[in-house]
Amino acid sequence: MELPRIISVAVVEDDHLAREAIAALIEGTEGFILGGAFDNAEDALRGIVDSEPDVVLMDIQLVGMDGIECVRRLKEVLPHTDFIMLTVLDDEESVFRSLSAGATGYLQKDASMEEVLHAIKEVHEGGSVISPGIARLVVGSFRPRSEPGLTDRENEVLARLCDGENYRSIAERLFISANTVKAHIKSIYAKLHVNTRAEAVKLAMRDRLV
Amino acid sequence: MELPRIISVAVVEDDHLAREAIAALIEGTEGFILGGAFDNAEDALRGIVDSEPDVVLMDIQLVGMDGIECVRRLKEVLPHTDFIMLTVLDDEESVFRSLSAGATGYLQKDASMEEVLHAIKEVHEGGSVISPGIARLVVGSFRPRSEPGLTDRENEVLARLCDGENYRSIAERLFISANTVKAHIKSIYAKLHVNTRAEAVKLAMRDRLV
DNA sequence: GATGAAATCACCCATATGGGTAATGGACGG
DNA sequence: CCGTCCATTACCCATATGGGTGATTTCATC
Repeated sequence: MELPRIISVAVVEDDHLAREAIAALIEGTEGFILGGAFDNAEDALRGIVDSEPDVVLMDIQLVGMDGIECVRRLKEVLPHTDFIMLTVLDDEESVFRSLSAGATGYLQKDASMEEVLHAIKEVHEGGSVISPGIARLVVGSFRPRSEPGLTDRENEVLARLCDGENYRSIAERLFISANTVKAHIKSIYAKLHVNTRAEAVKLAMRDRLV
Repeated sequence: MELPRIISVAVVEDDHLAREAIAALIEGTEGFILGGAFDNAEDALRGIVDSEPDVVLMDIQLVGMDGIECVRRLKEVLPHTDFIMLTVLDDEESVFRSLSAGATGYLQKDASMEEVLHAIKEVHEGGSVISPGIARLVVGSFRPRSEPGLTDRENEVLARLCDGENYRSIAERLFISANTVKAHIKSIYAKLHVNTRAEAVKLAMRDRLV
């Protein structure tokens, strides 16, 4: 069951000392092999496509192309390679852009060597590892935003609106007249401070009202 | 800096053995105190509101109200209490509903005692801990779905559509005629297989096309 | 040099939408 | 008992929208 396969790991990090430290860690640990070390995204793009490592540790702040864009491009050609961001950045922007780009792990730079190695293993086994502080941002994005105080009926109508149904269709489904549907929609618009369906749907999706 | 404050932990778990094991773990570990143990959501609702523990370990599968709904209700009255789901369920539905309900941690039942204690600490310090397999689902939800092959121009128009702009407004912003905007929108609808703005916006938001 | 995709624009037409205004009955709380 | 909120319905009207059809230009690729 447990095949202790050797994991090939590449590292992209512009700081010389940090890069060497990680490289040494990888090389000095059984079960891991260094699949490349780069100090900029451009070189990494070329080198990593060739070496096809299992896992890539990627810094975000690089001179030239940043690590996130680098992940985005590499993930396109190497969909089976896993990327772990290893960075000091902990703002929502960096985190969400990284995950959208295809990162499956996100570690803060203060992670211990053990944590880094553990993360590599987990990610390679199909898991995902995110530093607790970062994970809080991620789970927070799942919480519904402030309730706009829609009534039950209005929520029903809003849900139908998001499915692209028109007055008549909604009316039939809820067994009320199209005029009533219209009245509810007007009320919804007022509460959401919008005046078109598109905006209402956007808000509903963004704030997970449906 | 480091005040080793005692963390009060409650546990909601219908399995007798599991509940007692966790309770014993909490009581037997320095720095933790048991703030209640319940075998169903209804009792937990009453008991936890009174005892106001720092962290709650919550099972999902309970007889009667499930753990997710229990978290949703408790989080309303105890917004500062942290909830960690501790469950065998690993489907997307359970995970996303839990996070929406207000859980900040999600551990699979096979987590070790050390992992549970560590998760409690991290969550209590403002972090979030998610089992790697579960986290993969979560980060996966940030990846854009299959590209519908929209052209650059079409993506620009789609973005404006999501902001609730009409033909004229989009036309002015992109320095083209309203008729052209209309043509682009028709093309977008065809590619997304929709025929209203609401549906287009819904898809764009869901699949993170914008 | 042909072919095709993209972007641009125009016109017609039926229907949908958003905004304004007004009214009625039920439920609930003070 | 009164006020308020909610759900319900109706009507008018200007504009927006979606669907159909057709055309031109540019540009890259074969």
